[in-house]
Amino acid sequence: MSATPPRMQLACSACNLRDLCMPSGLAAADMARLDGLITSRRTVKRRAALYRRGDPFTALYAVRSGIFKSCQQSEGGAELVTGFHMAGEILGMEGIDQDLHTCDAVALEDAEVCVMPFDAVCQLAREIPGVQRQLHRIMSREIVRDHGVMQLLANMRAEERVASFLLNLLQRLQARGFSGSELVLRMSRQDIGSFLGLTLETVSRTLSKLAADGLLEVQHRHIRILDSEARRRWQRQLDAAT
Amino acid sequence: MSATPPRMQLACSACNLRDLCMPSGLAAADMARLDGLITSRRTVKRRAALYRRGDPFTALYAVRSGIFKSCQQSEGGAELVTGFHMAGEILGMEGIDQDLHTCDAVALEDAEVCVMPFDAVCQLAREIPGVQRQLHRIMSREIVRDHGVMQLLANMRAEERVASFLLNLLQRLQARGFSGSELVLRMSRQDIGSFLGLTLETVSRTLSKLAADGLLEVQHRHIRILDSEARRRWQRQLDAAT
DNA sequence: CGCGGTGTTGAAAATTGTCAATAATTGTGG
DNA sequence: CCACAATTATTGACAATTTTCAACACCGCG
Repeated sequence: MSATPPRMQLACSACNLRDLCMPSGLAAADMARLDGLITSRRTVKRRAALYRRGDPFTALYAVRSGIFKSCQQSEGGAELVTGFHMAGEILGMEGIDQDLHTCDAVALEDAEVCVMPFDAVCQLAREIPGVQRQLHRIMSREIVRDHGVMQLLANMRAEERVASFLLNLLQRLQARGFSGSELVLRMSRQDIGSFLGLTLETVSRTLSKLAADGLLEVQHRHIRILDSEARRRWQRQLDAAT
Repeated sequence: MSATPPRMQLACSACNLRDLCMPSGLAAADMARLDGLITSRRTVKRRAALYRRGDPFTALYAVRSGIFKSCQQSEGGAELVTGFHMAGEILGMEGIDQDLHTCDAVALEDAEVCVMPFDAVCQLAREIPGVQRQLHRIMSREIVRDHGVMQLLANMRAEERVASFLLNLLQRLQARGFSGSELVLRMSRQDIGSFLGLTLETVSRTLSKLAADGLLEVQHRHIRILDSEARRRWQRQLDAAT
């Protein structure tokens, strides 16, 4: 028998991700009322899907650990990765419109999510303006993020895309307490290429070139940024593009 | 003195766009309660902005007439068009997250919008589940639309992009009672190119090629689809991509 | 220790962008 | 209503970037 009852472990107010996740920005009293929202967690094994295109939409999911990719199939069997999602980020909002998920969410490593039944989310949003506001913010932020990806796909060359991608990952990892200059990619070159609108060969070549230029150290999936000057230059580029 | 008081003219329940716009899917009683939401309309002259990046976010806007583009500036002064918006579509959702608009909304022809003060929208959403649901749907649909654009930018070649773009416009025009095979482009080649991640020259060349292949008739900004077989083929492509 | 998946690299081909010249159209003011 | 200026669009030649196809290397794991 554990010291805390199982339900306590699901409380948002006690979660170390609370400032990055659903309850971010909520007053203490509102946050307490969120604690009833999450009634279950779900573990997802590497390469398994949290949901697939066509699955009925019933809940939003908050990533608790692990990384996911969202991807759509296109006609030729080619897959488009529309995003990568790490701890504290919310998945599943594309499903609200049609009550069906329109893409797959696949774990890139063993992962766990908090299940937020959407009916309960809506109920809370009606009762607690702070929750309503936060839900709107999360959806709006997803729209803004997508616009950033469009900017990347429409206007940047391969090298800029890869650099922006790496800096974006580093920034998000740093917000989660990891290094801001070093990371282990959890996704394949294929996945990166699909997300960036490039072939896997171009991604590989671009990483090699950045390494040859002395800006990165690349060892398989372990990346380290070496030149902080270049980093700042890229960062400006990324900021301007967002 | 007009037969109907001015306020009546702003009623969603009496609007011919109601099935495409905010009230779509609402029960009659709920729709009646929406009628108090819109307290003003705003006209926007061609080339003028409904809002600009950095403007405080206060309202969502429903396009009543005319066409808008949304666009972001990037570092080099280059502009990225993130979407085109026609009657019944909702603008401004990117502003919710930060309480600031993150892009410009510019009228491509003289236009009019219904102003939906966001506080009032939120209030209604708390009181009327149908309105809440519709608001969520509209935001979700924007996310799904953005994923479709990412698909286009990441995986399609110039000819496919242009064809998808034209078919998408035709589909939306048809839903509004216009021809499904003929249209007048309200945006420049530059705007189309920016949206599709192509140069204006490539857009122009691609239209010329499609015309030379006998699939389109292109006269300046007037386009007509000739080959319905090709149309169906493209349509499948577009559907698969979305 | 070999095998499958993953990543790297090269060379040639395809696509798109760039630069430049010209044409057509639209808007404006006389 | 016409003519001119400004904007917008078309087209060509060439260059740059990225993809494609192919060969090979590396890693982790049974």
